[in-house]
Amino acid sequence: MDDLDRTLISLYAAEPRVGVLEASRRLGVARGTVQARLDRLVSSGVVTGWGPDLSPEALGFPVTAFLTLEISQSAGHVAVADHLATIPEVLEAYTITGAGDLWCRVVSRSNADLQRVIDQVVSVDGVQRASTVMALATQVPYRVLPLLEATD
Amino acid sequence: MDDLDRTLISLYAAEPRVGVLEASRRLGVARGTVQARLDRLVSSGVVTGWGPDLSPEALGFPVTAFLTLEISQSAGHVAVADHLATIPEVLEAYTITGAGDLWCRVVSRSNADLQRVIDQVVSVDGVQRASTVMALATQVPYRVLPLLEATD
DNA sequence: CTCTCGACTGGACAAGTTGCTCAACGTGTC
DNA sequence: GACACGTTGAGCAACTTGTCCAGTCGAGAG
Repeated sequence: MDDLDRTLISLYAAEPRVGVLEASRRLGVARGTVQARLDRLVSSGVVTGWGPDLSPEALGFPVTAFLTLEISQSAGHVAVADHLATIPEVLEAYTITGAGDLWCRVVSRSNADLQRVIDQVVSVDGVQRASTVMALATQVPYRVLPLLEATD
Repeated sequence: MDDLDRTLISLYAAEPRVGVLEASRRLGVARGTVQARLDRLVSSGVVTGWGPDLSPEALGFPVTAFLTLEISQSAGHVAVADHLATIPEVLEAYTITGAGDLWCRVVSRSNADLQRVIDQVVSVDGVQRASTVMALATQVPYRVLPLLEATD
């Protein structure tokens, strides 16, 4: 990761659909260099994809909630997570330290619909209890770019 | 959102760098149709961007933690969030219901480095207390695609 | 029933871009 | 000095993009 890599990523973050040739013009380097850097960023795992970013809100799921689950000792975390993965409204899940055992982000169509989603999560084998916290407003939307500046 | 939109998004999610012409061939529709659908998906807000997805891990920030903050009544949530936004390691933040007032996701270079990040967060004016939960392992990586199937 | 509208098709065109290859040039390492 | 490595700038055929247009089709309005 040098300055060129950082500038390149920033450029693509700002204008994702620029081509390699256009990027090389903007950065003042040869086209082959941009191509090589891009390839390297992808194969080194820094850039994991170029997929379209979807808005759950625009898809009709405006409610976000965070669930902290307690898992019964007999059930494996992985087995529970595999079941959670089959629920579309579960957007991500992590095992965690502290009071709970598993943390997950869910979305729903409405406050009322959230009940249905929570019921689905709680009905997963091994889930003993769920404590729910609702997200009210987004203060800092998900971002990674500032980390670039902190990279050396 | 009809079947064509869903298929189109799935295609781009699977192979983000396919061109419009190639996409139209795969879906068996005219090029103009793909172009029009894509434009509509973007302007309707379903697709919010095409940016490169960066891995905090690969950038040197392998540790993820979730902080629940209590904010003093005199401080506005928004003012606190504005300060949080200046800390690169704060990847997202929401106001929430329940015991805490603000929830945020942070990353750090190591367990030891997490202390530095937490100190930075707690030193923000108005933050009274932070309770920290560390993410141990990713069970379900962030995803939105399954929601597509649940869309009608 | 007929008209109109919007969405889709398939074709065309010039201009631009991609993937690929090549020889040549610095720079830092052994 | 010799070597590897990343970079440069150039060239080429094949392909894609943006932008037109005329024609088709189905749904809803009158």
